[in-house]
Amino acid sequence: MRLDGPVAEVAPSLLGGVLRANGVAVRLTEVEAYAGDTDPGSHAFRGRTPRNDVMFGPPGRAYVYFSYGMHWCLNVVCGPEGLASAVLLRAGAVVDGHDLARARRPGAADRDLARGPARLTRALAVNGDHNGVDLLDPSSAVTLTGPDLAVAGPVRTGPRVGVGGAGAATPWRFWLAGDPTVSTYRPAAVRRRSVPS
DNA sequence: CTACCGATATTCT
DNA sequence: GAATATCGGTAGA
Repeated sequence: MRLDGPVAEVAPSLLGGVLRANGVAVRLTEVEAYAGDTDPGSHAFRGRTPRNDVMFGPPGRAYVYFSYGMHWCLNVVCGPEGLASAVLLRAGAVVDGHDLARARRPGAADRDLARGPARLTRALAVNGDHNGVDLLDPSSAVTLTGPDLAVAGPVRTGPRVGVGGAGAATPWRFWLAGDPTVSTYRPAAVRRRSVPS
């Protein structure tokens, strides 16, 4: 597996790969690419902060961040080191540890267990403690292994979820065509203003 | 199935 | 104060 190339090429190459953590494994079906230097949608675009620090480190590390005050999202840092690019792991199909995953996601249908970035981290029990771990080290708590077979299936691309502005024009969301575990598209939401006083 | 909305950390203005 | 790489519950078609 190669993570040091252009992020737009690395991202689709991860589809079909297997992510394993805490007794559950998923086959990746949906990812998004974020380039740190040129991409307004990237957390790293405006520079280094305590939150995005690991994005500036070596490739193969996990970048885990807390979103909307409630959810964890997991990224794979891509190289070369210093570019601060990453691939957001958006969805997958559970291939091992179904009972554990179901216990962590009460009431969810099997295909919904890891259908969405925050659902995926919940099914795998990934949180901020895993920020910065080396996904390529088999002894890590979270590991990522490349697709075993050459091709997992046809790949489709489209706009990224929740990214507005100039970044919306870049079709850097990649998923396996027809896979039922790909998350439903939610356009960048118009949200109601904060509580009126 | 779609549409709306609340919860709320981190960062930017 | 406002925006954001979201989700689950609820309401309605």
